[in-house]
Amino acid sequence: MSKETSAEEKILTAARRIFENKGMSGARMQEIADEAKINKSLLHYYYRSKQKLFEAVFKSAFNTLSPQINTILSSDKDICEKITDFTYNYTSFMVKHPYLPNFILQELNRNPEFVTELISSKNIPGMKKFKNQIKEAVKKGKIKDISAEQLFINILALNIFPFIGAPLLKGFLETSDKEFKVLLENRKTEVADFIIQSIKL
Amino acid sequence: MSKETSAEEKILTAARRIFENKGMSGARMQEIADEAKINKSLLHYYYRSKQKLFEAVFKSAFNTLSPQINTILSSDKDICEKITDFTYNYTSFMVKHPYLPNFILQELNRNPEFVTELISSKNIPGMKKFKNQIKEAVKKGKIKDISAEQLFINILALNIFPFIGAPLLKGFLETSDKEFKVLLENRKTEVADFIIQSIKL
DNA sequence: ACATTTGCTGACCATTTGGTTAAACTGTTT
DNA sequence: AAACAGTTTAACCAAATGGTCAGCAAATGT
Repeated sequence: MSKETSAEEKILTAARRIFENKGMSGARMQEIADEAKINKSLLHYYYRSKQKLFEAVFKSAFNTLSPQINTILSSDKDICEKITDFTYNYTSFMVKHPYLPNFILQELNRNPEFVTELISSKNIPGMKKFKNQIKEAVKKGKIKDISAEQLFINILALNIFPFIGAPLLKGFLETSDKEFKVLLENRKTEVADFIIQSIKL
Repeated sequence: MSKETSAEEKILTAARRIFENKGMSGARMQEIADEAKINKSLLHYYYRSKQKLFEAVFKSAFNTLSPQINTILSSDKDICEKITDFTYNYTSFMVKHPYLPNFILQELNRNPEFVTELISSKNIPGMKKFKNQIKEAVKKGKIKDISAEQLFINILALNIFPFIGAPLLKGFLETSDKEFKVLLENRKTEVADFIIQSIKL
């Protein structure tokens, strides 16, 4: 915002804002330029094309989301503590960036090959460790028998969906934005309880 | 597909297909015309504009999804049976229409006022009945104390998210399309178990 | 058989949009 | 102060895109 921020940075910030709520095809280069308060040509000066600019934004967004998900797979914490922590941290973070999950999943659905590209380039930990952790916990009788995959899906679903489905949920629940925020606030702890309740013996 | 299907119908089918995986702004009228194998002008003959055509597709899609969600709110079944049925029916249906949830939520996020419009026009049952059902069940000691809103969010999250998040999940889980389909198949019953496990005393 | 409505198409148009280019401006080096 | 490199802008451009329109074709009515 200040005069000090470089043009390149201003562009990225503006592009983030526009792409995140209009998507790749809905965004206009002119609109991004206006948002950044610079000339449209400057966009092409720093990023050669719309596609390139978009990729910069997308990768940056994905690299914000994916480390959080990775903590589930790679942290050494106890499974229950892991769930509690993730739920709290993820929801806290997403309340501040509510468009992020929608943006990422949207473009991922439109362009599924992105995933393989991004996941193979970044060091995604893989399921092995998490699978072992669940298998161990089941064997030791700490939790009920559940597949690591399904548990993983459930954890993500319960945490991510409220942000993607917000407009739908607000409609069906007949809640105002404020009331919905309260619901989200409560989920920071309730979701973990819900999951743990379901897997503990 | 056959010669018998009217042009109007062919257009709607083609538009559905294109809009569902490119979104409003990503779809091209020419592309829809090609898909329907008719002249582009005919699109404007039956539907005056891209916007109108899109709205026809969107409403049709929303009217496919919303009755399913309504069953949670309005059916008279026992809460557990309701969850079991919904989980099975919804997932079965979505496996055949995997783009639907993503399409609807995408456009709803871009255009949140759609919800109020659609929900007020259609007879959405409202939360009252469901809230009472939960309150009753809690009082009778059938289930643990949980807010109807949170339970509702959780049910939708666990059922809808796997379809919206499919590319992301496939990436992290390192599963092929086939393996992922198996996971979805298992969810038809496992999700209900998961939820019920979590709310029962 | 003729007229009239209805369905359908090719050619065309105005605007939008991503992208280019040459020139101007700014700060730094010589 | 002149030369130079990096940054920014206005003016343009070609292609794409949503939309129109006059007319053809095929039913439908009389």
